[in-house]
Amino acid sequence: MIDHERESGFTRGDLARTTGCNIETIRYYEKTGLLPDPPRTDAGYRIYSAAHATRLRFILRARELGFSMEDIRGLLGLGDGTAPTCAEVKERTERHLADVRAKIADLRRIEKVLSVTAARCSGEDVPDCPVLETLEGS
Amino acid sequence: MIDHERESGFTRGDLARTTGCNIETIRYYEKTGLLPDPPRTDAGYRIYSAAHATRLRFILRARELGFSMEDIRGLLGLGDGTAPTCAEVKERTERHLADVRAKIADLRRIEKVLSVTAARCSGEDVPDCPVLETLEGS
DNA sequence: TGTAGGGTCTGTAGCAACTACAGGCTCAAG
DNA sequence: CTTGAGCCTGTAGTTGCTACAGACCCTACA
Repeated sequence: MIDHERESGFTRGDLARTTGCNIETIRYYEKTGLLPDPPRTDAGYRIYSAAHATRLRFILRARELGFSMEDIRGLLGLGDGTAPTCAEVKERTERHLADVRAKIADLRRIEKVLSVTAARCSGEDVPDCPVLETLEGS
Repeated sequence: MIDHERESGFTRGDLARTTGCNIETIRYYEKTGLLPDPPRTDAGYRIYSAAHATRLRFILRARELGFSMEDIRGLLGLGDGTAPTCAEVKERTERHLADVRAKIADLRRIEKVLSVTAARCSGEDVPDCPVLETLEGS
């Protein structure tokens, strides 16, 4: 609360710059509970510490790997307040990995259809378009 | 408008059942312009024809292939009201294909990190969890 | 001391692409 | 004539942000 405190921490803008996170996203993570409410200056400015930066980087990295916010909540032990066991973390990771693999399989199927179809297309202004035909037929 | 008309078409529920589309989604596609506003009975019930079913199947198929609604609008010629040229369709398809390939590449990168990390994890309740370490380090 | 400019604060609305109600009609069968 | 299913509308929720508006604050420079 004392003004002095601010000097030992950084502002939301600082945190955004050092982590590469959008400044509004930080507020969003706070609102949804991923980031703890930071202390404030007398004027109401947020004061972040190195611990907040570490936590935010963890979240951003997990998001990069495609974990949902719900997953991250679990990884951070925010569900029941206790740190998750290694088994729980592994469980969650493997479930997510299975999701990722399923998505890859989906996309590969899609890629095949699209590439075959696009290749059949001359690109000329002929009446029969193989792409549209593919979409019309099941 | 006359009641007789209804017998030659089908209801929204019918259309949903025959296409496998969620009934609310049909209304959504109508609102966003992908499906044309159908005629109505005196009581206000929508009356769909085979043409609507064809159009809806086209949309659903395109969505299955990951085209955005914006793309589909283009494929259907809903932007300027004229049917798109084959070249335009090909253009759009290839752009989408590039997106799909980029997504696959992303997911493969993610898959690698996750599988390596999960494999390093014993699943036992030891203090150091490789998953969490991966997320903490950059 | 005044002011200009940046930064930060809040709440709220928007994006995609749906999905799920609530509350009220309508329709067909028994 | 009633019952239950189906349809109608508008609106709110979902995920993970992002982008305002309008107000406040803080620093630097004249």
